[in-house]
Amino acid sequence: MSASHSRGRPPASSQETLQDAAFDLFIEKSYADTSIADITQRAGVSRATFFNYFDAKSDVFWVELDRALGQLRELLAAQMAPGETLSPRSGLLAVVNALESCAGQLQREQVPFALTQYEMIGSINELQASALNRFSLIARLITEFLSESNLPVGRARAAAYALIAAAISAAQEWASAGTARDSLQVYLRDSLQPVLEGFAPEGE
Amino acid sequence: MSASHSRGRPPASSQETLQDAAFDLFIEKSYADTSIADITQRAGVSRATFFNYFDAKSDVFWVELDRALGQLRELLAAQMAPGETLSPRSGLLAVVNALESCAGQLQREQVPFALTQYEMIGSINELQASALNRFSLIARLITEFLSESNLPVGRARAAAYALIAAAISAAQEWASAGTARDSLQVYLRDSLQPVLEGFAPEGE
DNA sequence: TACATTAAATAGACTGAGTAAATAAATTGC
DNA sequence: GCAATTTATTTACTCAGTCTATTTAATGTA
Repeated sequence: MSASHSRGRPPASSQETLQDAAFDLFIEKSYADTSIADITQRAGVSRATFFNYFDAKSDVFWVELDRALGQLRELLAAQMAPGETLSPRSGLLAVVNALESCAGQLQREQVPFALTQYEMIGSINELQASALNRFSLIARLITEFLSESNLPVGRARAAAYALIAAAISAAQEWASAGTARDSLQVYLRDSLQPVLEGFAPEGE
Repeated sequence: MSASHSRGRPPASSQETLQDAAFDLFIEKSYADTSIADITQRAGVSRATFFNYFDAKSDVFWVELDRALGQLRELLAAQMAPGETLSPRSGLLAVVNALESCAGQLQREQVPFALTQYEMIGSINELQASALNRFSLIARLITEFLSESNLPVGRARAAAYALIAAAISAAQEWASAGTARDSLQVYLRDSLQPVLEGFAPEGE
């Protein structure tokens, strides 16, 4: 991930640099009043460079989530590699574990900007859309996995949405709990457990 | 709804006219290759007129859904008008009934373009975002209603997402069932019932 | 018939996101 | 020094969406 440019011109920027510049400006002005040109100017590169690091303006919000999503994908793929099929309950369990494990990545870092600023995200259409797009990706991923764990696809989809909804509300509670907060994993566990039991009760 | 222009210049277009022109073009070319200017030219009006009828290009997909959403809002508002509070189960029941009632509107008309073309919507980011935005509106509406029916807000949100997910998959099945299909309400009932029982079992 | 009012259409200019292609700059390996 | 490679820059472009000012087509009234 980091030893990839032994050869060409060294990068003059990075996702993190641009993200920092963007967040500063979003707070100084607002998301809507900050253009991509503003961001790259603050970061000391040209406008076009922005698109070397992000596909869209709204993507600066989702660096951490996208990383977690990639990890989730890997975790789930690893679980179903060998061709053996899981029972519905163990499939659900695997998803819950994978979600909690991804959340573990966040526990030591600071709370992502997206979480502390979720009012901003809730109110700006374009941002909300970019968030929802991600959740829909996650939903598709989980639905597919559960459906290969022998849940009917409709039930798999419902369970996926329910899990995501539970995870979102857990993350919101976590973020608003302030400095004295437990780790996100604790919130997640409390929040995912009922969904697990709802969709695949223990004695099944 | 129709006796509103006894006074000024009569409308030269309508949501339906523009929608028809747009859908024709989306099929001839594609969504991405069809500009708003193309649509209005086909409809015989100027580009600016488009924005008298829609806020965004993607909104042409959601005329029926937006109508249903408005109706759902009214139904739910009517249910909780009198200040009396509902039990969780009766709140869930009210939502299920409201959803089924809104679906009843669609049963005689043709299947909305959005449903027959859901592959197009799944694959184009902007469209998916506009769809998800609507579902998130619906989710907020239902969450609020359930939460006033004495469900804890986290549980209310999860239930709302689960209901919507169930409704979406029912609508997809309905659309793909072809000409010999039952009414959407039948699909919906089968699909919503388990969610209802999952989140508020009969003997509670 | 003239005139005020009103609703809608039109024209045109503008901002800013995102795309694309061609070129320049900075590095490594040979 | 030269080729290859990676990234940045420049420039031009399309199109969505906003805004404002103007015009058109109707109605009601005197």
